[in-house]
Amino acid sequence: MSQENSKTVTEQMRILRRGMAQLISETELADKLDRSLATGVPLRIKAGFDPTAADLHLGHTVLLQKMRQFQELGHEVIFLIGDFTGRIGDPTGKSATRKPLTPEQVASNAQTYQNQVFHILDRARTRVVFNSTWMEPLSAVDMIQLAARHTVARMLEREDFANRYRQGQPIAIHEFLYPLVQGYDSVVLQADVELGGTDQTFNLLVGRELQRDYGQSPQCVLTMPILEGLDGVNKMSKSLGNFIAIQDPPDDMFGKLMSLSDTLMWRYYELLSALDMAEVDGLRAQVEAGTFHPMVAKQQLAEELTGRFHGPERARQARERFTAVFGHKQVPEEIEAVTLSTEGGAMGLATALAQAGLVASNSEAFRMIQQQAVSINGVKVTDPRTVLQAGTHHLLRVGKRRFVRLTLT
RNA sequence: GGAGGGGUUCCCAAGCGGUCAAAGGGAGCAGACUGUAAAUUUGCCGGCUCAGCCUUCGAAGGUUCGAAUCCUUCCCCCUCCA
Repeated sequence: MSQENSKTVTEQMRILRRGMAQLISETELADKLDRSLATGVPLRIKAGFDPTAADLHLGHTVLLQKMRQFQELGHEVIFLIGDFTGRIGDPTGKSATRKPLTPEQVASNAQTYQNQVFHILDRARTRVVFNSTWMEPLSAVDMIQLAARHTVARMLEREDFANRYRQGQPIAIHEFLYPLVQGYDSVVLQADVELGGTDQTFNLLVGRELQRDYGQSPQCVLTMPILEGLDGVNKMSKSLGNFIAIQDPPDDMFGKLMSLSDTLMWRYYELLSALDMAEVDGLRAQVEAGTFHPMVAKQQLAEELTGRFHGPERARQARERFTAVFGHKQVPEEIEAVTLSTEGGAMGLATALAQAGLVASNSEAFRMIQQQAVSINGVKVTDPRTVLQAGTHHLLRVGKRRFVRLTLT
């Protein structure tokens, strides 16, 4: 192989199997790796991204991490931006037809994507492609010929199609084209392996069948589990609010990672950490034996992942600030400053809390005060009717983590 | 086209003329305990000028001293039949 550290097939398989949900099939992949090792030709690893959302969160990086592992083993990673498919709208996991994006949205999201993924992927070893490149030139006749290679019955094997069909929900014809186009991408790219989330299994398998139809050896399909969000139960998603965004500031990212449960921490280690699995297992054994504090293990994870997106220095600082604030009960260094103008020279505390954005409403402010959750300059407030005078400064705190420096004018 | 069952505060789900801002569970938030973990426990969980007031129970009308609860029309969802 072209890379310096040619690992054995067994060793490669060990690394690639880490954290995965399913591999179709083990023997095929071993054969491909074997051949690659013998010929020195790296495998082509394909992973497609639908540019429907611009902001990535850690859930998305599970796949990127796997791609990175392939890269480190010397294989060629193809980062496919589904700008053409994005205009179709993937029905996966949706109970209703998804709205197609405009070309402008797709282009802008694709750009934002690229800015984020190279925190993980090695830019020099990544080939970025857009499937519109080969899909746009296809004629209507070509498209029909592609469609002729699959049957409705096989399409309906897909779980969400089957469900929707059974429940009488509409399935637009173009939605059938999505898996076909995704599969055709594999044909064009001559992919050896395609990666995806478990929700992509069907689409990935269509690629195998199409490749066979076109006389290619079918790609291996490796699926990764869907990462649980901060709550430890639901999948990480923006709409559930249980996510850690790649673009979260270091302190936020570190703090959110520290709020993971101890159980979930090992999941994150497995799916996201760059540490070798043997090291992770060692760490875990120490924690379970009681010789290593789980909090420290979590801090290491938080620092590693924060560092991945913000650099080691800023991650280290985030860890220090975290320890200062929550370990030593200090007030954070950087607190948002808010200036509010009073009407008539004074403002009720509840109103001030609401307007400063510390609580959602005046009513909530009242509740918080009654529950001893509010402090001014470090002193707990007990009177809900406390009034603040204009021309004064206060350090307001609600709960453990919400701070604001308030100036009244 | 026919028959039946539903739409309640973020989600699930009670209520079926006054005691309903509306039971219970979940989620969430806060206090205690902690490691911003888990578990436990306590409280909150529509809004406001907050011991009082205002607006909510698919929508609009109506009956009544009084409606989430009764009537009318409309909209939407589900099941079965054609």
